[in-house]
Amino acid sequence: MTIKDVAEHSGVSVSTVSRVLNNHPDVSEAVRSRVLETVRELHYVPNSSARDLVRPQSDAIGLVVRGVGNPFFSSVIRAVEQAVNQAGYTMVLHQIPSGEDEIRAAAELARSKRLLGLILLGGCFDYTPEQTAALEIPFVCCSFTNSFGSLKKDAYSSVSIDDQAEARRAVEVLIRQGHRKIAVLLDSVQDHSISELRYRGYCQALSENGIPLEPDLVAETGAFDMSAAYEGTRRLLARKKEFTALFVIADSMAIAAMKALHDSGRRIPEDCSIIAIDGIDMSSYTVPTLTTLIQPQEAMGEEAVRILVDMVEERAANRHIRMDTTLRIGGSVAAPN
Amino acid sequence: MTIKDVAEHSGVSVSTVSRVLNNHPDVSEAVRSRVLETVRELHYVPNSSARDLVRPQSDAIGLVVRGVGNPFFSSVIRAVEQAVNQAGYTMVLHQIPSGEDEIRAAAELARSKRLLGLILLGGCFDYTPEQTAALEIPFVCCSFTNSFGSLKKDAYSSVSIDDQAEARRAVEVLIRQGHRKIAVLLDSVQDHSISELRYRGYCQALSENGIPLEPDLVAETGAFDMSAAYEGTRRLLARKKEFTALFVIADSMAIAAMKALHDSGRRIPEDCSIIAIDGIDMSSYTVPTLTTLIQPQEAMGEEAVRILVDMVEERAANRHIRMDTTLRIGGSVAAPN
DNA sequence: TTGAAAGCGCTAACAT
DNA sequence: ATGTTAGCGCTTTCAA
Repeated sequence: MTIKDVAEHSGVSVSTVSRVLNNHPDVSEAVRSRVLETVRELHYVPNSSARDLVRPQSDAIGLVVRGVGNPFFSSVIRAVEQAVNQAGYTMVLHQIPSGEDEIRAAAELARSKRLLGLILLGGCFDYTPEQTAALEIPFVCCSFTNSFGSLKKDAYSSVSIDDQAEARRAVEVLIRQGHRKIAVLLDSVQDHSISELRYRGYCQALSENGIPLEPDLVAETGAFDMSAAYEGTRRLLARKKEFTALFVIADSMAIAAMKALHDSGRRIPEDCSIIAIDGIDMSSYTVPTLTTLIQPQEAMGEEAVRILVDMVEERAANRHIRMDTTLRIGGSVAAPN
Repeated sequence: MTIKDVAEHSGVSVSTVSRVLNNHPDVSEAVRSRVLETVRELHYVPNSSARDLVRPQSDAIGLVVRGVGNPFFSSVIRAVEQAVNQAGYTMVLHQIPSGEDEIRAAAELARSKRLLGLILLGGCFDYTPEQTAALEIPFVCCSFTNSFGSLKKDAYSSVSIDDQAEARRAVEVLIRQGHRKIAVLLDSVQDHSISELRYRGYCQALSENGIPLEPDLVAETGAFDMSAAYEGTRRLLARKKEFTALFVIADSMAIAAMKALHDSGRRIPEDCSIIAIDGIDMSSYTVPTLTTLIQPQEAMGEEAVRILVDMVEERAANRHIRMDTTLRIGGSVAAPN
């Protein structure tokens, strides 16, 4: 079932069918409706590969997302889609299968769909110029930046929070409440990623406040999912090392940690305060409400699009934006007993 | 940057480059490495549109998902991806932009990528043969079935729970605990979708147990997101109509409802029991743990793949599978005071 | 207003 | 072992 079949069935040439399908003006009404009728009859659907192949340019912007079920991304994706449409472009969403090279996938997508630009959501923090060379279009890293890589600053754009500074701020909220025995729950202290950056902020806050870093209060989960966070918290508790507050590097992990604390008989915040970073939807609905530093997810998506469109339309050069988080005071933090 | 450029730069023909790129055996080592070197140098990335266009068949199975941020889908997607790989195929994930026709999108994808089969996740409940005619490959509806449509049973496959029966079962759990004043929180009583089916189950349970349906206890949110559920619950409470238990049609909505109940001073389960359907990850981490009927998300994904592969390999005809849920007793249900 | 034909980038016969 | 070439399905000049 190709455009040729449609052409034959309606007794016109393929170019005429193509014109109808693409709403070109100079086709007679009679022919137009005849073709459309045939299309319906034959259930013809154009092959977008063929289309993409031949079209010199598209109006599409790619959004490449790593990590299917990450609740933090949901709102960013929504915002990006809306902003892209608003700007008069089309968004192509591409999910990276677990364990695939996102730059590679992005480059393929870019070439296939003839993308104008790319937004990367949840990529690695350590790209090299070598890797990104395949990307011949402007791209912006959203919600992360290339902290561990060797990319030159003018080679890309980014919109992110300052993970280390925000983590430090979160821990300082606890310290200001009077906490000195503060545990941390994270993926890994050296994952070359968000976890490592936020861990640095934790360390910095402690040291700036004269609190010694206590290895027994550092709980590594080895993963970002909730069950790992739950188990990690259990193990932390099993160490019997006293702490009055817990800083968790992500909301979703914090929710699991709250449950683990509850299940082991600790009340939040009376026995243990808890603070996190992200501001996912779900964190408003915990009991008590999670105290967290909210990343401006909508604004980040919009800003990423703005930067990219500026580059695409050559209205401005690349930029790196640091967004601020907003502290939402929930019920999960109080002064220590 | 095309295969032709690579060919010229390495002094061979395009077919040789193609052979190298596709790991064909009969290429000399010398040529192979020379080509690979050039590929690296030029940062060549193949154009997958051109590839898809020319390949007579692929080994790909499509997973078309409607609704980016639905936490229920996350685990299904993971399971499908794994099962597809296990079966020796490749999964192509495609997210439907909000408000687009999924059948149309699926058909385009199928033709472009030459898919062998399709899995639809979270589609409509009312397809017509007319619509699905464009799909010329086998497809299976996962987590829903065509309850309101006019598709013939032998035209497709499905894997889903019996939404009405399971909803009835959930409400019966409450009734058996002694509840008679049972409210329901849902999207809409007639959305021709999951909400309507589960509402029917609620009505059935009431009527079978001689409990009159009380319109004041039916709370429609008009949406599936948590903030709508929260507000819906507030409005329900504002009616001042007494109830001792609440059935919510989805876990995510139930979590928001729990918060709304808590915020208005009701204890769960002492003042109000709550039960839902789905079994998303997050529902294990609420306090108290949500009592819910867990859909076997992994098994559903696996089964969908099994059915599809059977059809693709012509080992079996289409099938419709009804899965059972598992009641997880959390702390959110108790006898009424 | 319509048709013929070139060509997008690639793979796979078919030659050599 | 390598090169030549014919398409895959579509859009778009260019002619008529």
